[in-house]
Amino acid sequence: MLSIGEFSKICKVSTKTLRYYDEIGLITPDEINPENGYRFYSISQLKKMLLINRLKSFHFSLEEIKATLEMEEDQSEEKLYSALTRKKREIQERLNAFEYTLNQISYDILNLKKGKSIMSHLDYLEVQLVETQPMNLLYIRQMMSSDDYAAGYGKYFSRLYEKIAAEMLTLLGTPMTIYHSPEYNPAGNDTEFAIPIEEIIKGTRDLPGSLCAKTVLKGSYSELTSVYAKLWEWAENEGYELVKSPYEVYMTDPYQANVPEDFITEVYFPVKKKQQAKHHLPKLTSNGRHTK
Amino acid sequence: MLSIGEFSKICKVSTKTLRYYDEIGLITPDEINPENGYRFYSISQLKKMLLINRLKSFHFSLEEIKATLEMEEDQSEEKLYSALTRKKREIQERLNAFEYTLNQISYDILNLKKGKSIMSHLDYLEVQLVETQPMNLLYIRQMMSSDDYAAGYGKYFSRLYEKIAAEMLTLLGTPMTIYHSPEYNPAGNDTEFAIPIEEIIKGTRDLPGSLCAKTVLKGSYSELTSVYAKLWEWAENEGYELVKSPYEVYMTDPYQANVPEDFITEVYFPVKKKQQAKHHLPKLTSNGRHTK
DNA sequence: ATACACGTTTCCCTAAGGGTAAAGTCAACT
DNA sequence: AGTTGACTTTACCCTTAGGGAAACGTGTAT
Repeated sequence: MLSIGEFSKICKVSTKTLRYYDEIGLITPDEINPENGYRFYSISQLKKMLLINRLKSFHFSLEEIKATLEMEEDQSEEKLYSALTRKKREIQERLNAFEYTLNQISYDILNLKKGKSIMSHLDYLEVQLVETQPMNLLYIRQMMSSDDYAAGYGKYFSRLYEKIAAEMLTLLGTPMTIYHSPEYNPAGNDTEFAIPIEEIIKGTRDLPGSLCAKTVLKGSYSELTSVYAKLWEWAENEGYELVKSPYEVYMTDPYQANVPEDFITEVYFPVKKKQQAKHHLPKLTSNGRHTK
Repeated sequence: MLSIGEFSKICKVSTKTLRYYDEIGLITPDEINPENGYRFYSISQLKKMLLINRLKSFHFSLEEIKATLEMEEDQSEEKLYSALTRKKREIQERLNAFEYTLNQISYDILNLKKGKSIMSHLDYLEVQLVETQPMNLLYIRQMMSSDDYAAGYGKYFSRLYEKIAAEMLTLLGTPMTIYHSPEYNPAGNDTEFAIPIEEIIKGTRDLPGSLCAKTVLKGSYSELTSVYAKLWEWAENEGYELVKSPYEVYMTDPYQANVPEDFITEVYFPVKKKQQAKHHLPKLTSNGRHTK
């Protein structure tokens, strides 16, 4: 039998880690001396520990490793095989995400070299005041976490398109997303995917026309938050107040223009004129809020 | 001014996060009502918050973001530029590491498909008992954390080679590493980089010959821990005891054979015959340890 | 006036251990 | 037999970037 120090040395794992693994039940010493609590590992546990190390180097979580190794002998091969294939896909995705990030960073570095400030695209956005026409929307309303927006867009819009095709409905515009959540919540936001059509049927609703602040964004969706900031700033300066839920209209189909630089998105924010005069100095009101 | 909820909605950041950022001083609200503690953010803080979001998407830690943004206006551009370039390199490295991991996983998956168990390479390792000759070593002894082994090998061996070249010493073998730490410690291990030479000068020492268990590893260094496990197992079975520090001899120069499959490494572990008979049943000794 | 949306603080939780302390054990050397 | 030094044990606090919930105070619309 091997003491914890010996075992640690052979496997290149700290004793601290071994005690932790014992605690979570990932690998428990073959024997524990009942008198002094000393841990003793058997030679045959070396192999298991080395496998754990290997899976750890593949970015498995300890939880996953435990689940993978806890099987009976006969199932363990298959289990391991499927776990490895799954993890491989996962790593591939993370790799892709890193590549995307690298592109973004390079883009920003390039802009900085040219002397443009990093958030300068914000300054180029223009806001107009428009009066929108009422529309009839075929919609799906859903709680969406920000992680699965990418997947969600595809899923829900194609579901809507399918229905339009199946029931021979009349398309009247490009797809749009309406954001109903009053506050941002990473766990999920109340989101409506919609497409304007002619027929008033079950599953459609009316989007009333209204006065809106509108901005057109050309480029990657990752800049969308900037647009909202810009709209808000504009409203504040011009003495408007934002009412109801904003929405985005996707003028270009992501499947059609597949380079993000060509995406065109219109952002609408329903507004109304504020009561207060607009340019007096900030001062505290009775409720302790500033007004400008 | 914007309430925390409004600010949260515009920037797509949860109120929880905003309070946390306030706490760590990353972005503190422009005003806090002294009566009720309500936070109010100014429109101009939107831009800062969006920049923070962007840097976060580049995998900057909040600490790094804070450091980058804390500068005065005039320095901030340069600071940002250098931070971005640094982070880009970092991401590139992580990307490379992922690619390497992908290769490893694919290799294991392939083996599993062929019906080989994932740790089967362990079974193919052969251990011999050899008597080594004493050597005279030019050495550097250093605490090394496992992270910088890769960099350290290059650094210390080239330092040794430089000395050999500068002082016209006589090479007598390939480079080797001796592990002195009795226990594995991720923070750093007592490691000796050495090259056998003829001349006995300052900076050399004697490595006495001894009885050693020896295994030859063909392949990537990542399998080295397996070799140690194997050696230990062998010693246990054959009734030997491991004494003193093990060492590795790199038969192939990593610069020479640049595909890891071709690396050849010899691992030596000084041993001596145990006193006890070797095959009696395990039983508790007075100190509570098992002996086999 | 009341309901309800919004705000506040405080405490506990995450994954995978690292660091340190206080105390108990073991083997070896006087 | 005592001491030293190496080894082991448990226990407690720390790390990132917040999420969740509780308990409570506040703002606003009906």
